[in-house]
Amino acid sequence: MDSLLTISEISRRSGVASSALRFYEERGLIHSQRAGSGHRRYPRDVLRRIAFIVFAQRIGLTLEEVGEELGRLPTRRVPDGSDWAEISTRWSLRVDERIAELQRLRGGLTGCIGCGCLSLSKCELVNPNDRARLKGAGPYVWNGEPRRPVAAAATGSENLVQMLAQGKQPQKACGKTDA
Amino acid sequence: MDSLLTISEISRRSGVASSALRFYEERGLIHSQRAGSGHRRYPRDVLRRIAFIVFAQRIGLTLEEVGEELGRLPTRRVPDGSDWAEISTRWSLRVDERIAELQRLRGGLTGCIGCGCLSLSKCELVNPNDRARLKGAGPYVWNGEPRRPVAAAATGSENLVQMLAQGKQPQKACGKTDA
DNA sequence: TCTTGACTTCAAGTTCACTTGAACTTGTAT
DNA sequence: ATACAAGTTCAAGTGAACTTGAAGTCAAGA
Repeated sequence: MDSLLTISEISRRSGVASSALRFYEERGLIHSQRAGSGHRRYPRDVLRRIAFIVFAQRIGLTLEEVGEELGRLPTRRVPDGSDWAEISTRWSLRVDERIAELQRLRGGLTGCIGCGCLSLSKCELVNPNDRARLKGAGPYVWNGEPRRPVAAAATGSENLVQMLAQGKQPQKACGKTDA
Repeated sequence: MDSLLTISEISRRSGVASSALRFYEERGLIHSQRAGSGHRRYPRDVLRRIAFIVFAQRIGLTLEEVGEELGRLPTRRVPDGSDWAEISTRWSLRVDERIAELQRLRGGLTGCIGCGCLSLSKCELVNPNDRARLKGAGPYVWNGEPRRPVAAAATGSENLVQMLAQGKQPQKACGKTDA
């Protein structure tokens, strides 16, 4: 009893739509065997993979990133607890980073913008993440953090986006320079 | 000396591309006067609004939400420190919520998925946020959290997406039920 | 006068993570 | 035999947040 599951079974159990499952397969995130009819048949362990995908999206990874992570799993055998635990650890670190950034942002919010001193040259915020990696259009949100210097312009002196990118901290109180 | 600024001045100082500034204006997030030539002229306090928009995006609000928040600002006078402080306070609360959710997710990650017990009916995760609000296609990310039950399917019994939605906590250790 | 550069509008393109629809085949129940 | 659900592929649509490109206007300098 290998007990392979149909796509609608998997969909019901995981809560992920069939169309999404096909999409994930197309993207190489999950795999299926085929019945003689051409219909998909999934081994049970695919549920774990799907759970991980759903989970990863909630913590803010893109499907491409999820694919990279899942690519580190063994392909010759069914991944076991320690395989998954390894990924979990890595993701935990990312969640920690994001939490830290949000805490910094909150600090800037109440302590800097909130107080009225958004002088852009006096008041500085957030974190030093690797920005300026992507190009082109699109939304680009990662963990609620834009993937690229939000509508980036300018390559001269200091401005808000650059400060958000470089992760400076608010300096002392403030002096209400700009409006 | 009212000192109105051109769009490229604003772009340089804020780090936001001119095209994005026009887009924000079209969306009603910022406003401009026009010079005789038809060119945009911005009063200085628009920089503060832009900073807020950039900031809000980093904490994960959509432009529509930003618009609602900015809509609460006084329109008859230039918003002052206390006006901004009020918004800041509200946003702080949202940031706190998101931090709390990420902490829950991290707990589920190491304690639940990581340990190997993703049995879907034994192991449950995350938070009780208002899901199932949007319909249709698209990415839908809010704070790195999907705006809708990630590719939602199923309306029957328990599944992962529903649990992520209902915010149950992992039960004790685990019993490795599903693969 | 001519060019250059900064600006304008408007339409269409881009990414991501899917969904939706059309057209067709298979499996199961009556 | 016939209906109907459930599966298949493939192309095109969707929303967010912009960008890019085309085509034109306007002001200043050589």
